Amino acid sequence: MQKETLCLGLLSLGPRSGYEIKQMFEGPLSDFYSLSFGTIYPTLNSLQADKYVSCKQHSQSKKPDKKVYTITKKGMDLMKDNLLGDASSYIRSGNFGDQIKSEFFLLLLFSKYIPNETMNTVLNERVLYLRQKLEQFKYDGPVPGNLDAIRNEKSGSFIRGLASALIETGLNYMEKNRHLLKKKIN
Amino acid sequence: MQKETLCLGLLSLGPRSGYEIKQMFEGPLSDFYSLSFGTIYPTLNSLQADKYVSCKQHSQSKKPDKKVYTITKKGMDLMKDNLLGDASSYIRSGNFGDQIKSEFFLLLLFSKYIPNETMNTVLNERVLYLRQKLEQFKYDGPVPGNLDAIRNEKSGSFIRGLASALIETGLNYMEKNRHLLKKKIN
DNA sequence: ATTATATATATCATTCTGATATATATACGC
DNA sequence: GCGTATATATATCAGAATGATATATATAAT
Repeated sequence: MQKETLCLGLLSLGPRSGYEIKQMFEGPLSDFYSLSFGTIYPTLNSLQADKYVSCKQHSQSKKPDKKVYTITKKGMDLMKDNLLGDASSYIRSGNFGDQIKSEFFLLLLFSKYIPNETMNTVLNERVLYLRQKLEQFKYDGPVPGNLDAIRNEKSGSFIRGLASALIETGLNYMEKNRHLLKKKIN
Repeated sequence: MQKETLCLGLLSLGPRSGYEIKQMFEGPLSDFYSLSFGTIYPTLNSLQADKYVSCKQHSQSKKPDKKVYTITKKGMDLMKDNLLGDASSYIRSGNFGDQIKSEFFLLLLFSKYIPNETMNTVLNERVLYLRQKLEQFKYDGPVPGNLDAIRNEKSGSFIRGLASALIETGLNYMEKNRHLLKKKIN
């Protein structure tokens, strides 16, 4: 999916600044996709130049102006076209190649070169990390404004349920099978 | 984890060419990490220049020479040092931020802009794709030489079990909850 | 008083990917 | 037999994306 489609999609949930879009990528969305400032700001500028979004500058005393972008009709049309094209291309190719770079799995793969004690602590930390993630996905209380938009999407509950189920499975598996990684001491 | 550590780690499982390392990244390893030719070949050259690996050229009539790299003692030491450093840094920071870019989840998030029929086909394709992945992870028969090394790692069975469990959970969740994504027709 | 964190945009060197170039062998359909 | 596709094998590079840094200020914490 192009960065343009993604930014338009997030703006379709409500007007936002580049900074706020970055905040969305740092919330729960970070577990599925992320873009950096260096991609977000130029993308918004080019979308604005092509009239896919409009921009209103909110001057804030002594801080840089906050540029709030709103998706236009033209932008909504492009977004929907692109989403349909992306969906069709996945259907055609059958290739859902999600791009994953997990250093944790690499540590597991090479765990025989890492002392038992160190690996044990790594696994403990990973369990804590996943428990925290799980809490975040299950948490149902109020969230900051930027994250609320994703939360309120109908698809959001499907996605959060899926993420929770996956994390729970991972935690259970790790607790039950972590002894398999232990090396005998020579 | 640095690309050098990763390449050394793979070479620690047995001597290999750059092409064969790429093949490993296209097998089951692709679900956890991947590197492109543009990264692998320069990395191998620099590792060789610094004597972390040695290289034997196998001339093949009319094909480019196959350059088979073997990790040296110096390379093994560097790899172990780096792995320990990586593990320690994860322990210190508690940050296991796996980098994920999943276009499938983006399609889910924006599914309200995609026709029910299209989305239905996307989900069907995803189910087929995951069933295939599951089969690959559960398959216990013979595999090509390059992939055998990872397969035979003791940590391999832990990782394959975890991957299988996660995919099964995903499949079950999708079958049971996909109706939640359906939009009412106006 | 100082340090750290948050808001807010912008830019850029470095890194990485995805595509292409080069060269050949083999398998497949027609 | 002939074109096409795929596999082996390395190398390079344009274009894309990241991660860091610059700029400027307010606020909270130590």
